[in-house]
Amino acid sequence: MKRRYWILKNEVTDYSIDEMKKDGQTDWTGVRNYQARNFMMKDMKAGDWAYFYHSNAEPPGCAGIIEISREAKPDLTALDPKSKYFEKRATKENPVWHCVQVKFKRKLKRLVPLSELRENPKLKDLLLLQRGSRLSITPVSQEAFEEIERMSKEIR
DNA sequence: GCCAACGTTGGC
DNA sequence: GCCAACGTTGGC
Repeated sequence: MKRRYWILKNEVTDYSIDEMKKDGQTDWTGVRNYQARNFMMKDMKAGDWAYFYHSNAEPPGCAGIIEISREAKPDLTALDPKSKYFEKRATKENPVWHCVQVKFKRKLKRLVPLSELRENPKLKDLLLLQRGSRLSITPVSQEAFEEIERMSKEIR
C-alpha cells in the first residue's frame, strides 16, 4: 500500500519536536476541526509519514518527521473535564473527536521555515501555503514531502 | 498585540 | 437555511 504524507501543525509553546523526540511516541490529541479530524479518521494509515510543523513559533516551519503509528481512536481529552480540550457533548458512546498515535522519526537537519516554503515554486500548490489556510492537518504530495526534506539539507 | 481569514453558533 | 456576530488560528 502506498504511503501517504501529511503536515501536522502544533503550537510550539504546547509541544515541540524536542518533546516529541524525548517522548518517542504520543497521541495527537486536541484536534477540534472536522476537516482535520476526517483526514485522521478516513485517510491516515499506520506507516504514513508527516512533518511536525511548529506554528506560533519564531520562525514557524517544518521541524521534523514523524510516523503515524496507530490509526484513529477516540480522543479521550474530549471526555476529561480537566482538559482544555474538554467538550461537553462528547460521550463514551459518541466521543466526537479522534486522534492518531504518532512516533518520532527524526529531526530535520535544520528547521525549514515557512518563508522558504513560500519562496519555493515547487511548493506553490502546498495546501498549507494557500491563502487563509488554517487547517492543522493537511495532506502533502510525495514530491513536495521530498522537496522539503531536500531543503532541510541545504546550507543557508 | 494586531488583525485577516476562517469556522461555528444561534436567532430568525 | 440564511447570515450576523462571535471565537479561533496563526503569521507578522
